[in-house]
Amino acid sequence: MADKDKLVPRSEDFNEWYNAVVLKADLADYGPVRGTMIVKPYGWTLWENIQAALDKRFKATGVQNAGFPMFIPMSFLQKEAAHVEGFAPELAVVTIGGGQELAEPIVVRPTSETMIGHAYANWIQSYRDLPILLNLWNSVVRWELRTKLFLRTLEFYWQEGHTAHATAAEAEERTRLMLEVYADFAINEAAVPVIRGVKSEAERFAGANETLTIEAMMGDGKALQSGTSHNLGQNFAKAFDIQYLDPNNQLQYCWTTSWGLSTRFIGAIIMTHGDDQGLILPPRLAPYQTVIVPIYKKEEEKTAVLAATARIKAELEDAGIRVHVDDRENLTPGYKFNDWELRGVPSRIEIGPRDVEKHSVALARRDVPGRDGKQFVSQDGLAQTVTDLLADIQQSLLDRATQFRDANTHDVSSYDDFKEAIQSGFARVWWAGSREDEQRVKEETKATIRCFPLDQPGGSGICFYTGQPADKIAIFGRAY
RNA sequence: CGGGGCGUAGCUCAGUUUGGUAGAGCGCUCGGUUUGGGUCCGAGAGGUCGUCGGUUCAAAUCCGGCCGCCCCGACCA
Repeated sequence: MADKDKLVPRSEDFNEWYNAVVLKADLADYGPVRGTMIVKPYGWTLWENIQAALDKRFKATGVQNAGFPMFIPMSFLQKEAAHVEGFAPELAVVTIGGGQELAEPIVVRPTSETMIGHAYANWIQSYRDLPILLNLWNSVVRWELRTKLFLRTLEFYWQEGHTAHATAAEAEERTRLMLEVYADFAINEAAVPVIRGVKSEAERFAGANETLTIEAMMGDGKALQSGTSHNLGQNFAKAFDIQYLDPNNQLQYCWTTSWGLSTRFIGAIIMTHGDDQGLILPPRLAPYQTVIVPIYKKEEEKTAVLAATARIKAELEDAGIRVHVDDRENLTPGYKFNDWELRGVPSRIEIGPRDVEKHSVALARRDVPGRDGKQFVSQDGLAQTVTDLLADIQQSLLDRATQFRDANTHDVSSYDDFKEAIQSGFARVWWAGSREDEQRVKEETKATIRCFPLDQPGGSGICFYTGQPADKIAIFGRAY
């Protein structure tokens, strides 16, 4: 193997490794406009599997999908003060349409709260119209200064849920429920362990009363906000006049929520599970759960091997396993092994003449790279063997990532220990600081409050930064 | 927008110092060979050297303007 064919090892240069993996694993490519991304079929299939897992969960809570325009009147953005302030710097604005200067500039949606607010104001008259539970699968545009494939691009794909409720309690319940949906998805589908928490004032969504987040730790110890759920209170209801008559014939403002998870999550999967060999995809989301590499020399071997391959492929597919046969003629098996390991396929089946003879296959697991992860198993009951293996890999990935996160999360009480902790991971601390204090910590250490975990230990302690009595724990980290 | 680096074949880059017919490896096409951890041999296709202008008999190479990309900061799902 020539060195130049190799991937930059993750352990050597995490940043370079990430860029190379995205491109070489065939997930995505750069678009022609700076900061834009082309999602290739392999990456899009992964996204489709993410969509399916989320969509099923959304609908189970009563949510329906809808489509909303990507063009928003500029005036809508300006109706909610905090919202416009938050998004103004990163808006893409259309000023010409059909060759004519437009009377009012049109904004390409950076998110749809305002458009939703406009529609809900029209749709809602009575408490009988509530709640409204909608979700949009779309893309949004934010003119970011510094971009990175999947993690931050000018345009990205996501879902944005928008609900309207009669009471504050209901909106709060929905905000928490959707956070729980995200956490369940992340942990059980993507094998990405996440911390559920509340964002600090500084990190809160522009226009929200409260932003909930799931935070994950990447393989380099940095944090990635992987999904968010906002309680918007009555801010947008008041800005857009979303009102209803309650049973007592009193006019009331609605309480709204919004929640989103984007293709950024693909970045989370890459950076949580990947290794020096490349990508490792969680079996439940992987486009291909197993790839079959047929091996043969002579023509009669080829016939027998391909016959066995076709039979095994059919058996696995019948068992609901997503199978791909790599029958490319011009490449050696060794090349294919490396190729599929780079692309993160969770398991691999090799079928050669010896296997045909012994009614066996070589079965490799991606989470244990190289020959070590390979075993010879019988073709009898292979679908079950593979199903069990995939479940085992799914669990192992979650266990490994959880252990890594916990091993790199440190309870600290002094600023010196804090600075040390955030070099390699998260610092868990008592916090009583102000927004300005958080800003100073950021300037001094590059670490920010990722969240105040919902799961608080209780009791009280001394703030590591201000020395004041504190009643809550915060997770600090350097973030993407 | 500040600091740094770079634009030469699909990709990674050499060639620029000292101006003189456009190069290598990988990839791609064709033929053969090989195939249980990145086969080997041969033949071939492929480039207005980012762009505009200047100097010169002659510019990838020297000079100037512009454009673009990457990395580091400020901003962010």
